[in-house]
Amino acid sequence: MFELLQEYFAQRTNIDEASFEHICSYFKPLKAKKNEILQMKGERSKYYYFVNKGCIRLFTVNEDGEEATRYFAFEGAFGGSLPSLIRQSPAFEFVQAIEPSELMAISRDDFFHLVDTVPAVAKIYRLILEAAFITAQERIYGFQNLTALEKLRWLLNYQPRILSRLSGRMVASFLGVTPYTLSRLKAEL
Amino acid sequence: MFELLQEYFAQRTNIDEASFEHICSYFKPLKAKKNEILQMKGERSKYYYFVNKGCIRLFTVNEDGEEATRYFAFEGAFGGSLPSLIRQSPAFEFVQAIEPSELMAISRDDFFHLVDTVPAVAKIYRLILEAAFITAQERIYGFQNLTALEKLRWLLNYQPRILSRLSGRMVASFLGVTPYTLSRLKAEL
DNA sequence: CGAGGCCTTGACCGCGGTCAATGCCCGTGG
DNA sequence: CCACGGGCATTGACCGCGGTCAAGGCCTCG
Repeated sequence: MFELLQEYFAQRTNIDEASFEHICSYFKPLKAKKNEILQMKGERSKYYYFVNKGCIRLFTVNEDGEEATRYFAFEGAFGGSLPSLIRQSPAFEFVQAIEPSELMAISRDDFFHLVDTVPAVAKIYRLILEAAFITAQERIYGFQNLTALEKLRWLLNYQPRILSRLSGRMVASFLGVTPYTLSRLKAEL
Repeated sequence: MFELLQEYFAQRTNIDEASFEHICSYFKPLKAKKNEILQMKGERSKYYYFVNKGCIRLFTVNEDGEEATRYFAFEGAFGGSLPSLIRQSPAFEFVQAIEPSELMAISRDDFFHLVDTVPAVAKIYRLILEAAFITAQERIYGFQNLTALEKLRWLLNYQPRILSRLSGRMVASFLGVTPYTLSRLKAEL
């Protein structure tokens, strides 16, 4: 149950057994069906999720109904609407399971309580923020002034798993191109 | 000299006088000319900057010589290549003063030393990371699937100061459009 | 006063979006 | 077990947004 989470902490901190079990007591297991929405846009985000199995994505929908995906969390990663969790403001994005998934949920308040009281969690949170920021920053540079083909090549270099594992629709909404264009480009790779 | 920095800390923490003076002792004043490069792409970033006067920007240059700007820091804000500072890796971006500027520089090692030893700085660092991440995330969503005109309107809402204060070239490289297109769009606002 | 940078505007064109048609895969129910 | 239907990938035809290139005017600074 907690193996992946333990690995996650072990690789990033030197946490003792007791602290880790204390942390685990705050997480609740949760199964999500394919396409199940865990968090609506506009709602205040209540939970942060750790993925044991499957995949969740963060995306928004604009007024024309187009989806824009920002992030996929696979096994062994945290996922959730961090901006909403941080600011306790209405989320600007949806959280959705895009495969049948097994998740561990921790409430917003419990998470930040742990951040404030358990040094190992404070460190994890700092690492999460640093990595999230760096990823976002790479993506801004990676997409600015790039053609659709160049973005596809970028994805092939930086996050090939997204290409190989997920549907074209998902990839397209991540790259910011239409599925039509993506299909053509994959042909000429 | 340290008024703006003091304000910065006072608004975000309840720091005592002694700690603040301790912090100040690590910052060195620095004047930068217009267009002066403070940090080259490819170099390991050594300093984090606080802007007392003027403006600095973070940008990269792709193989075709096109500039893509990610961030502008005005008076009262920190600026620097955070990813390089965090990872101690070669920077993927330039840091440049785009106005005659007065800066306070703190070395990478001193900064993280303060983060690890002074709780108020640890808190500031966490706030900086949270804000940087949220800004980056808003920008990803703000730009994905938007036309050039919509991006310009977005800038007008979220960061009007960039539009009013900086040259068209700077705005264009921030929005990821050509100065030509920007000029046309401003006409039809 | 001259030079260089920047903004603007016009003409042209190519990338990628839109729409429609087709085929494939797979889950569901008769 | 097969028939049907819905979702997704692919492909073709069309076109509009925004990039490119060239020219002209203005402002700043040496």
